[in-house]
Amino acid sequence: MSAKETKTRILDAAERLFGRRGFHNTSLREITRDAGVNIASVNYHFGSREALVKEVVLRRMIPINRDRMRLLKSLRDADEAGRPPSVREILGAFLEPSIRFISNEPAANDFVRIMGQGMADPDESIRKLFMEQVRPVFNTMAELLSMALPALPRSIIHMRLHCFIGAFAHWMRLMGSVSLLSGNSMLSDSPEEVMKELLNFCEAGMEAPL
Amino acid sequence: MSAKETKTRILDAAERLFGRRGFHNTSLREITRDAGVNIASVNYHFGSREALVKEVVLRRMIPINRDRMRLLKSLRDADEAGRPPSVREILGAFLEPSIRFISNEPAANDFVRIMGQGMADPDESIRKLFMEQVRPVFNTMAELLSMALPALPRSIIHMRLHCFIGAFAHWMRLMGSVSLLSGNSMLSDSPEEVMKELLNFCEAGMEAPL
DNA sequence: GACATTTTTAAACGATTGTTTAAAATGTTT
DNA sequence: AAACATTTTAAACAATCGTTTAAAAATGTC
Repeated sequence: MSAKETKTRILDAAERLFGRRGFHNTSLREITRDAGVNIASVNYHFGSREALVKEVVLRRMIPINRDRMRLLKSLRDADEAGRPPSVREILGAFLEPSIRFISNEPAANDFVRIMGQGMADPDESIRKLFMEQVRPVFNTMAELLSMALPALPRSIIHMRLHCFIGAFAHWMRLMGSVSLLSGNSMLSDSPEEVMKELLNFCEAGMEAPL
Repeated sequence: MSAKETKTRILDAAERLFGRRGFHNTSLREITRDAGVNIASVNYHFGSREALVKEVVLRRMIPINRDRMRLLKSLRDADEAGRPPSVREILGAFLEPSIRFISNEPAANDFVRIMGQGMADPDESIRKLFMEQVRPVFNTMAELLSMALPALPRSIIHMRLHCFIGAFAHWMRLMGSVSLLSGNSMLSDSPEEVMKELLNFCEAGMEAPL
């Protein structure tokens, strides 16, 4: 078995278990058993458990956030060319790469839950890992939203962006798992439908009067 | 030291540590050291660690949810008397008891973070603990919102309520801690201001066109 | 003040955690 | 084919976990 294949199998098993049981409830022994590799492989290939967590997260987050930044930058370019971005376009630039990931990647459900948990994790090192990835996206969105909604002070924009992030993270947690609140499965709705509804809600919320 | 005082000291220390380090990153040894009691006291007074977790949560959640239900029932009574509730009143009935708790209770910050984490916890037993408490509130809110927004199908109401819950939980997590995204402390805003802004956002989101 | 009950205490329990070790196996290069 | 480098393996490491025990201390009751 090649070194790359071993690493991938560990990453896949870790992603699956982290998504279902959480970061703190998953041991290296479970991961390596699931991956069919020796337990020492983790420290050999990744250095430590913490480094494995980091790589599980970054493997998905980096491409997703790169796509988000690309979309946001194209909105900024369009603005400089005289077409100011709409609130819906700005929020959509955040959502769309996640939805595309969910539709394309077979193991998306597991990482989607990881995404939903990451920013809510009580462990600061984990929260930081996610926040540092999202920060540039967050700031660019705030900047564009300020242009789309010049009447709103920056502090309000920030607060409302947090509402958006919170709603998004909550949906990420719900997707693929049965909702305990309503009893209905949320899986019945396609990612695109969920995104549309999330956009309807948050677009109106963003544009709410003061 | 009386039995009741020992239990309270354990509960207080557990609440403080659970809120700051999370449920899974806090050991009974940390809790009992912080509380100044022997480690065996936990199993003596509570039976198990899990039972302690449950009591930490329920001690606060039960009175808060009772207040929520009271407010919601009074809205329903007003409706039957011919004064249909507004979206803002319904959402406010959920938020107000939390805000009142934050303003009155000195150790509120810790439990507020617990509240924000609870429904996002990867451990199903913990998530269930929170969900079972919130479920009747959630259902009553959905029912009232259906009356306030007769044009919206029930499924959309559910989805938008989840947006609201997500935004709320995210704010609970943020309050009292420095935001890693914007760098600004969110503590500068009073709970009342935060609630007003959360209401502005979610009221508009709830009433958004289809 | 003596007895009975409740509570606290220190110590040990077995289980599990992430990590390390040194040898065996595999792969690569000369 | 021999020498070297990489990877895998089983076993052991020390540390920590929640829980239990049995005796000591504290408290309450008659």
